Amino acid sequence: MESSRFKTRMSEEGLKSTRQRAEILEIFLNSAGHQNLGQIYARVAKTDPKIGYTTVYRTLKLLTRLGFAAQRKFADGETRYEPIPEGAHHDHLICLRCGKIIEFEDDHLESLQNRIARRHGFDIFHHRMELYGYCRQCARKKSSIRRKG
Amino acid sequence: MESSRFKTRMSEEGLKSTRQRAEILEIFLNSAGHQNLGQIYARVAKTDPKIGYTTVYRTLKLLTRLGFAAQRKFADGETRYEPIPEGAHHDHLICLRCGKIIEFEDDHLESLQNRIARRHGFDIFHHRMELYGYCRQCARKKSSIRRKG
DNA sequence: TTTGAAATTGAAAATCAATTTCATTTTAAG
DNA sequence: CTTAAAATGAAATTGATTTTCAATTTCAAA
Ligand SMILES: [Mn+2]
Ligand SMILES: [Mn+2]
Ligand SMILES: [Zn+2]
Ligand SMILES: [Zn+2]
Repeated sequence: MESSRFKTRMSEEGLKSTRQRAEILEIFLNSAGHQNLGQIYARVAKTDPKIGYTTVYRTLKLLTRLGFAAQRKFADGETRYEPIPEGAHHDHLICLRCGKIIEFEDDHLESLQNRIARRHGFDIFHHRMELYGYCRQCARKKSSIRRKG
Repeated sequence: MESSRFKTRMSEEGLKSTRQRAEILEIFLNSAGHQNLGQIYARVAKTDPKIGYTTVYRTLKLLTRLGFAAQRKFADGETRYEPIPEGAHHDHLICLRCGKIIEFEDDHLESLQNRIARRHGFDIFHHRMELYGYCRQCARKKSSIRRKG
């Protein structure tokens, strides 16, 4: 379970396990990804209204540092968080009309990135790759609007 | 010249040409890319201390809207601007140690992005692709440090 | 268990870049 | 020219993020 891995990592770092951290992790892992702090806090507050916004903020920051969460800042400027399964990685397709966020992994893309980096003498640690456009549904609506008007 | 293209675009949009806008564009185009507002303002103020920070802010926003500039927000969170030659596009390699920013273009990457998008039914308008790691010089330093200690 | 140093919490305050306000000045069409 | 609309610049506001600090909780050691 993630919660025990979290406890282990915390004690490794000399951090303490608290009811608040456990609840926040629990709620975070059982929610959809790509939520902003306000949305995460709202869920937490619904379960335990005593937990402060600041604690949610600090816990998400901690989860990010320990690799349980990823902070994302897409082009709309909002800061979102999503749970990250151990060692996993993915990139994003983002719909500019309805806001839908699709995740993808592509080995060719990863190796092409490494090739590009090597060509420039870079040693790559991580990357960010986001594709912005219209999702299938929105592209369909858009073109039907064009046909009519 | 870019400045006449700028005037044309401004009048097309019902905007007025001003000394301030002309000076800011001139300075912006003749500086290195990837500068933040403070840096751009500092240069502008050196030439004409009467021009306000707000005007530089608004002009960069305008240049971005009209396609003369691109606003970039890399992972360090700073907002930077760079001049964009008409219709051009490039992506970035960013050194996590010295901050160096290298630009690259790669047709395979562009077409692979389109293939990935199509696979998910997306119609892509633009994208963001940043590779983070150590540049040649910094990677070299890092490994020599490792050898010694 | 008890103890107590260190860590955590949460409300409030501070920070700080981005944006807006508004009185004044400038532009450019007629 | 005249004049309405746009632009300017200093100051104020906004809003998300981060820090502060007094009170509370955790947990290792006694
Ligand atoms: Mn994701
Ligand atoms: Mn660039
Ligand atoms: Zn959509
Ligand atoms: Zn470097």
